[in-house]
Amino acid sequence: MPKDRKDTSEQAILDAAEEVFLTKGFAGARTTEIAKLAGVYHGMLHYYHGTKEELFSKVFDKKLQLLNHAFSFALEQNISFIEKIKSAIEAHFDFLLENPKLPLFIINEVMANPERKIMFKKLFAPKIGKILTMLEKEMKEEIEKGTIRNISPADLLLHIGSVNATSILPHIIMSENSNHKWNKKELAFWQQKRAENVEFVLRGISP
Amino acid sequence: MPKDRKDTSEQAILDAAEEVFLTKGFAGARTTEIAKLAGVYHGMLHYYHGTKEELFSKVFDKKLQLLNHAFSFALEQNISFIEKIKSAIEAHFDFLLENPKLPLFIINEVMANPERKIMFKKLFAPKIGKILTMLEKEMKEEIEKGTIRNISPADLLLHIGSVNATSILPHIIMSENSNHKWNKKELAFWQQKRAENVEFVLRGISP
DNA sequence: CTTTGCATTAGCAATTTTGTCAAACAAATT
DNA sequence: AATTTGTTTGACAAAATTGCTAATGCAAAG
Repeated sequence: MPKDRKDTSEQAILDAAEEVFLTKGFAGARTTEIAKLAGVYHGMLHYYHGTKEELFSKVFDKKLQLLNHAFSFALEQNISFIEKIKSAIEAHFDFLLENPKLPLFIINEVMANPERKIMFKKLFAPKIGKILTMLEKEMKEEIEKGTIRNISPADLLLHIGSVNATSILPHIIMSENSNHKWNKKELAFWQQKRAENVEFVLRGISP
Repeated sequence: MPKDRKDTSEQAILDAAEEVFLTKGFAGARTTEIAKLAGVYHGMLHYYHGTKEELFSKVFDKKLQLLNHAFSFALEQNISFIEKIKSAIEAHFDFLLENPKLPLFIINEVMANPERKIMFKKLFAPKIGKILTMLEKEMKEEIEKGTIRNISPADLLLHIGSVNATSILPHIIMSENSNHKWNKKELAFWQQKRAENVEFVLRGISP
């Protein structure tokens, strides 16, 4: 069995599909472009991965899993609430920096396709529910103690997500080359942004 | 000249195009769907508006103008800085509630098309530049006075935009019917959200 | 060294989507 | 009423995109 040949083609197509789908979305992606990027004849694409829809699903499911795991916050350490929030913000920020295209990709594709919307709900509704009830309890105590102001867990979570996601957005939108690794100077810039976001959110929930 | 016939068809197509392009984007939109929604034979679409690309441009340009005008903040009233920020947040929030699909639409289409990216930059870079230098001066004073903490105008603006845009996002993503007017209960909900956002941002920049 | 099984090639078929056009039509003007 | 002007119809052409397949190649197993 010529195993390595298959591996390289099948995987190359998957990698190319990920690249193209994440930047252009399902509707904007062309299977020919994916094949070309993978360096294979476009027949191979269907041979290994069936229809465009099926290929897309493989990419989408993978990204949904990634997002799902990323949601397993480091909120279970034995540190103060404020410290927990801080580390959650930082972890989330770092995740976004590693996966800058993910949020828009998921949002767009979920909005575009009712089935995926259902899928998305099923996967995240319970997860978010759990996090919220967990936070609910803990935040009630903190509010009584006076360490934070009166704010709902949902609002807090949304604020964190929004501030982090949007601070990276301008650079995704405006950058020419889609996949480049940050150099030292840029990393320092992002460190600063991250610190600012922590600062902003913590003050935002201060009593 | 049979003016009313033309007016209704030409405009109906434009309206339908707006609806479809804003929900599905350029790549996901179908000219046949637009024509159908407008209630005309699809030949009419090309007769009045040329190619799909040209029709799209009409919609896109209109929305860009809308966004541009919305950027003319109410930051020139003779009130305290904090009050200005508050009213800016509220105005921005209200604008988003009126045009919930606009941000994602612009972001996606600007990212997808290099020419539109250039167009976008040209239109907004100077505008934002002006706002920033204006804020720069004013905020410096406020920071010295001790009414707000040390934060850059760019960060503040981004925070406002992010918190507002993202608080509406979940409802856009999850809603089934795309264009519905808010009922009384929902309006109260949004009022609350808006107040929370004001609270969050103002505390976030507090000294 | 032949067979077997999968991978690859290259072209073609099917479908979808966009764009065009000539003919029919309707209203206003002369 | 005839002409003019612009609109609508309905079909069709062209292009783009996806999906299929028969022939070919290649490497491992028997």
